[in-house]
Amino acid sequence: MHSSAGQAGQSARRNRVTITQLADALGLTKGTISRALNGYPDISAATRQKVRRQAEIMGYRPLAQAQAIRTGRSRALGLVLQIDIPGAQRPFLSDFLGGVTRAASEENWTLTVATSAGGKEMLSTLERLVDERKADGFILPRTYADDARMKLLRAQGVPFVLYGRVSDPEGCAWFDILGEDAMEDAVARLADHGHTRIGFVNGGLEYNFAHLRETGFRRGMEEAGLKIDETLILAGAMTSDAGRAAAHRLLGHECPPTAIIYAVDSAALGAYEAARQLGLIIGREISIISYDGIPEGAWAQPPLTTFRVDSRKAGERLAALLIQRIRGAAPETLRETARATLQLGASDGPPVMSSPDIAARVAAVT
Amino acid sequence: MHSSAGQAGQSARRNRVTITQLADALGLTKGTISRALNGYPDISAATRQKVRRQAEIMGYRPLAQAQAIRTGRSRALGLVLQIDIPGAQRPFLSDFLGGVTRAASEENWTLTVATSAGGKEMLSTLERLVDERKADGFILPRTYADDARMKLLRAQGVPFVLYGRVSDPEGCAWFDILGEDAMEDAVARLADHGHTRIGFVNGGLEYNFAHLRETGFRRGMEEAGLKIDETLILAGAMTSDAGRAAAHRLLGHECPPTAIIYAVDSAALGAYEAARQLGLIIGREISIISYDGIPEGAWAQPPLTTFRVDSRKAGERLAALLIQRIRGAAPETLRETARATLQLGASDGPPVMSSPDIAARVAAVT
DNA sequence: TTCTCCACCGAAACCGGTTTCGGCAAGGGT
DNA sequence: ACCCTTGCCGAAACCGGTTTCGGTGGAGAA
Repeated sequence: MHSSAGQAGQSARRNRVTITQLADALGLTKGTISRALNGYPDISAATRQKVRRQAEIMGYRPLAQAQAIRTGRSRALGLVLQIDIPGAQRPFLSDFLGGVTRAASEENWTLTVATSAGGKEMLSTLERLVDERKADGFILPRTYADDARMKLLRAQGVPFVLYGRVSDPEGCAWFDILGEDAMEDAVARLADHGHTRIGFVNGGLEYNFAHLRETGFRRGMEEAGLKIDETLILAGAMTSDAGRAAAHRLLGHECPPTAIIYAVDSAALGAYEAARQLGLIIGREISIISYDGIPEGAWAQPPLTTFRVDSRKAGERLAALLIQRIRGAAPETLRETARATLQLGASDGPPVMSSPDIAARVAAVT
Repeated sequence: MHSSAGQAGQSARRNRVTITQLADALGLTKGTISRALNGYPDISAATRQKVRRQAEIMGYRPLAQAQAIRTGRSRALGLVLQIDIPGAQRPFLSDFLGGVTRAASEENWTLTVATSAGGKEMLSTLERLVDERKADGFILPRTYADDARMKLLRAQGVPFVLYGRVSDPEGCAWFDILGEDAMEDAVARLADHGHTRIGFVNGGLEYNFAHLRETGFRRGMEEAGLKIDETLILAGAMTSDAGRAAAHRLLGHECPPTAIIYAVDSAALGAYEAARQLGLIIGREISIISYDGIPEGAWAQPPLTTFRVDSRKAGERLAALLIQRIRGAAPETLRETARATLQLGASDGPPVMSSPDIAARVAAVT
């Protein structure tokens, strides 16, 4: 406690310039400095200028922790990651974190990260962070329909923003990618290719995004003037295995689709295995379009046509929104969406086989 | 500043119990409470007990930020991620973070994350975190041979631990996976299969781990009594593309290897493409063993035999080590290693083609 | 010229802790 | 019986800021 770590603290402390030093240099009191820098109205413009300039020169940066014990705010964003859910957010986490921290450090904020495996642990973690004021607000990814974290934060009056929309928008700020538009565009693209029987493999219905994407799919079918066959709509596929099973089920249909839209890339990759087993060439004999833009999709054979999500931008926007929220902006004014961008692969194209052709091929193999 | 966010602060403040409240409840002064809880010798055992019990009852937790302005330490670990380097750490980041935060929160510490794209930005980010005391110490992943971050932290006297070993161990604590042992085991396994000509595709030599893995490869070859052909040793393959190119070069050799060991999974996946192009069946006609354990390897065809790294455990150990380091333990006593575990796939097996056979096949295709 | 009001800044309390200093009472030695 | 430790705790300063409260000086009004 008094050994090398103590020395570390001292040497790091050496070059910090405190508000008192600034005040002495200007011949003012630290109270005046504080008010000048924080925009109080009882400081003259001239003094304010002088203080700002000198602060710049001396490189003064207020110690967030010291401010926090009085103001309750430490300029730190909180992010609670659920690490138990299947791979969904894994590949993007790095980009996402990059975006969050970039936007945060632009305003001299930092990011505090916590993780949790279960619902219970998640809540106690959150409570501890709130209680110890380790974060002034939180970014919540992957919100459920009825989210316990939201309830807790609401009850405590702690600001938060969601990555993803939610059914009950009361007092919520969010950023989200318009997955429904992507699904709609996917249908339109396939319809342009000449497909008329299109299957849809959705993600887990416990997530809100799945409902949105299904809505988009249905809207796209309607706009293309195509009939929706409910037996060609499956759900719950978040992994490669589940995606493969879904593909087998759709292709084993008595009147199989000539194209399948997946709501989740990792599930779509399962269709590659299924197609291989059935001897169908993806991109020609069966078309696949998906959503996420995971890197594995790009070097699958053939490359997966998918709607890419810009996770970095999502992180940046969420951080910016949360900072505004913490500063007092009304949540209703802090709702943003962005579109996913189509990343062309070679997994879709005009159908070279009809639905009966495919059925015959599948029957021949099995 | 005075609106809804202010209310949030107040309502969160409501239920916090401060050291003064604890002191009043016990009829002691807050100075005594502080000394009792922090193990000062001038507090009687009886009083210490009473204080501890009452603190437990009232749920008192000291506010790290308030402690920090006097002690300089805020019970926060720092992690600076480089997000510009090619995918290497992406898939594991989630697990790694999970490990770090779990170990940290066990001691009531938290994790502050920063990212940086370039070397310059990295250093200024680090400097800011140190200056603002946002972290008491740092975890540094992916250390280079001559690391600028290490120099900065050393100069400032800030504790840190490395994920990975380093050539100049002076004053360094670390955790690392024994990649060299894995490479050695890989050679032994292939030799047991009956392979005699084994190629090695290393990662970028700017990373220290690459040198270690090459050492392991050479040691394995020696122990198996196999001759090392320097022309079968390549380096610099961190990506799928580079791995594919390396495979083409090795298989285009006048006397090609019957097995290739990769130091990095993502590079090894490139060998799959190369083998496909050359018409070689992986696992029979050419054997591949690699290192990392990325999820994509598991559902490649055939599944990749690889040495899996437990990133979660790495995170846990690093956090624990860093906390000890910050508390004053000597860095020399804080050095741990662990072994990678073999994850069986189907990408390796006894050779069914001889080296000349492979050469002929390759010649036929090209 | 004198009174009043307001703009502007100093002084001091405060936030939640840590740490130093000093004093009081009990215990030990002679 | 007296003095000197020693153990133990209270009092107060301190850390780096924020915020409240007063007080002073100059401008404008009477």
